[in-house]
Amino acid sequence: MLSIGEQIRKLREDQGLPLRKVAAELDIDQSILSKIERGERKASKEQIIQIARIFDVNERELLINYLSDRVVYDLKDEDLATDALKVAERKIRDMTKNRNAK
Amino acid sequence: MLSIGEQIRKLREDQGLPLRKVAAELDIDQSILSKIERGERKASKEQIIQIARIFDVNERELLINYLSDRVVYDLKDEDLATDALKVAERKIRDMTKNRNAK
DNA sequence: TATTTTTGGTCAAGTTCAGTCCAAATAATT
DNA sequence: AATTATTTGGACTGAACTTGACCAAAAATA
Repeated sequence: MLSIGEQIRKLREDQGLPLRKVAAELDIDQSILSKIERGERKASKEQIIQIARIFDVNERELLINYLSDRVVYDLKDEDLATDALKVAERKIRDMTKNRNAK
Repeated sequence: MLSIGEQIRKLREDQGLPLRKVAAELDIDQSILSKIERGERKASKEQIIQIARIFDVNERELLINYLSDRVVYDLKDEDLATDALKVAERKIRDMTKNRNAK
């Protein structure tokens, strides 16, 4: 299971493209993309969507990897992470269930 | 299932304490505590721990509610939230498993 | 009505974050 | 080996967000 940064790097290298080219398409500096790939910076949701387009991969899957990475980042130092995630799942389930009723 | 803010408010009202008193113990302004209880501001982890102490409730449970609320807040507008949470769980599981090996 | 409690808004200081720019380091090519 | 292309690291900037104090208005209570 690759992190979102690793996945982006793999996509780019599989196409043999330099940072420069992809960064240009994203309209950001190449050093930023380098940092995103190495997990030193976070991408924006819009950038993830663009990346899915550029490499013609499933946007949904890329977004799931992206969002889950953010959650993991937020909880990575908490020993209660697993419990918190389970409760969060339940809360989200309840939320979407009552989305209209609310 | 109460949000962390609702839970704090319930604890405080069950003791019949005004915001003023509890806020003083937390060393913050009463209006801040009011906002925390209504979900308009976020508490810090340290404040949650103090609150557990003040009301003599299980710190672990309060923290889980607190952390899960934060996760929910981050994902509340995403339709992929549920999928992202499942993947996040797997990532966390893998992380803690390989905590030494990494 | 007077007092206490709660809420809402504004402001300032501190922090975080995305990004640029450029130089150094590394890798690839000739 | 020398040159060229690519990648990385760091300093800096400006914008956005966060945390809190403070105070006045509103609501609840006595």
